[in-house]
Amino acid sequence: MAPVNISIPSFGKLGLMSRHTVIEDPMSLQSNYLPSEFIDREEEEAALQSIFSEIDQKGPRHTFIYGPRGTGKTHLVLKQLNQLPDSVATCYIPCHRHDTEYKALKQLYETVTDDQISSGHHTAALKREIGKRTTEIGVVIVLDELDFLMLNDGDDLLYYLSRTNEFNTVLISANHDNINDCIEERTQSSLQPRQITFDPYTSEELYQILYDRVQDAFAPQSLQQEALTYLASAIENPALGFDWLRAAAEAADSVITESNVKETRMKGLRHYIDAVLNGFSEHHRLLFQAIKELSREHDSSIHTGQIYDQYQELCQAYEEDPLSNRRISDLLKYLELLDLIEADYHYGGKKGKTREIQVPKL
DNA sequence: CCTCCACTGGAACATGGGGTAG
DNA sequence: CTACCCCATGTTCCAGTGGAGG
Repeated sequence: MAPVNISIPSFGKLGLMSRHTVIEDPMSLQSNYLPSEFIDREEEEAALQSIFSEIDQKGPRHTFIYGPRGTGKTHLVLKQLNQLPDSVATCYIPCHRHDTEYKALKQLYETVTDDQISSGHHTAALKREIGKRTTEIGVVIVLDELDFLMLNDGDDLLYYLSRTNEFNTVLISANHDNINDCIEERTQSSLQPRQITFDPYTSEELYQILYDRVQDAFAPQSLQQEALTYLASAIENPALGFDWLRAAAEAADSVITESNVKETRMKGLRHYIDAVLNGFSEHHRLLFQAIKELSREHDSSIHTGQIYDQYQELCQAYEEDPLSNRRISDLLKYLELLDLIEADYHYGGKKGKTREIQVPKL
């Protein structure tokens, strides 16, 4: 990628060596940190604002947001949720952790009733209880990472939510640019969402995003401009950039240099992947490790069978009982939705029916 | 044209967590 | 306590896939 030329203030010359560490305020480098200003998202923000301003007026609103991972979808929606009046109840559901109708309904139930429940209830009973509490109150339900829900019984939930009048929904996906690809016709006809698309950031925008966070997080003059320029051109997802910056800061003496950044790529990546896989099972992690090891050994792409063999070896090493290959096939789908791997599906050919899998550069 | 590769992905089932009702 | 229901996670079984090589 060509070097980036941006006319924003640089960090100037290296500051005097100081004794304190580079990181002053680590909070603003957390990926869940909500900045007050967003870079180049004016249109999307205005579109969301206009939809949210109509809530409670003329029936329910449904919105579908598509954009690759790391384009600010979740952050912008959360910001808008915070600005809604208190009369509107909100429920944010990250579907990669709540990937069935029951789990999502449980979250919704706990939000509207302020009551914890365990498993074992009928979904119909939950819906009845939820319905009782939400008459005439507007509720905004955000289903983030919708694709994980759609792997299971998400359609039933969407159908239910679109059929009653109390629910406004915001559906967020990083993998389907058209929601009709993954919902049934009955749901299509009652949902009819408005769509907002988030485009990937350019390197210039990524630079600006990182720059803003660095201002809050790091001591003054503790980062060379070339280091940040390099970083911004090497990533697509700001979240990876934050983890990478943290790794670089830990490796630096008092000023982060370009070589600090280059040397800490693997460490930053590891932090990022750990965060993405946090909350998933040990088997998800072992499976991903198996794929990483194979992709290091083989230049060409790798296939499901090889991966399963490698996974079984890892299980033996860690004294875990391996899951069946049928199950692993499903877990692979999860890793794919998380954009940790890329898969090409082959339904025939010399190699038979399989998936060709690669680890993207990230 | 036929066969075969090496899985995919749907469906039924098992087990273990929990629930309510009588 | 018993009977019977639900959901989560995972296994077992198996039909189906479509291009390359014979």
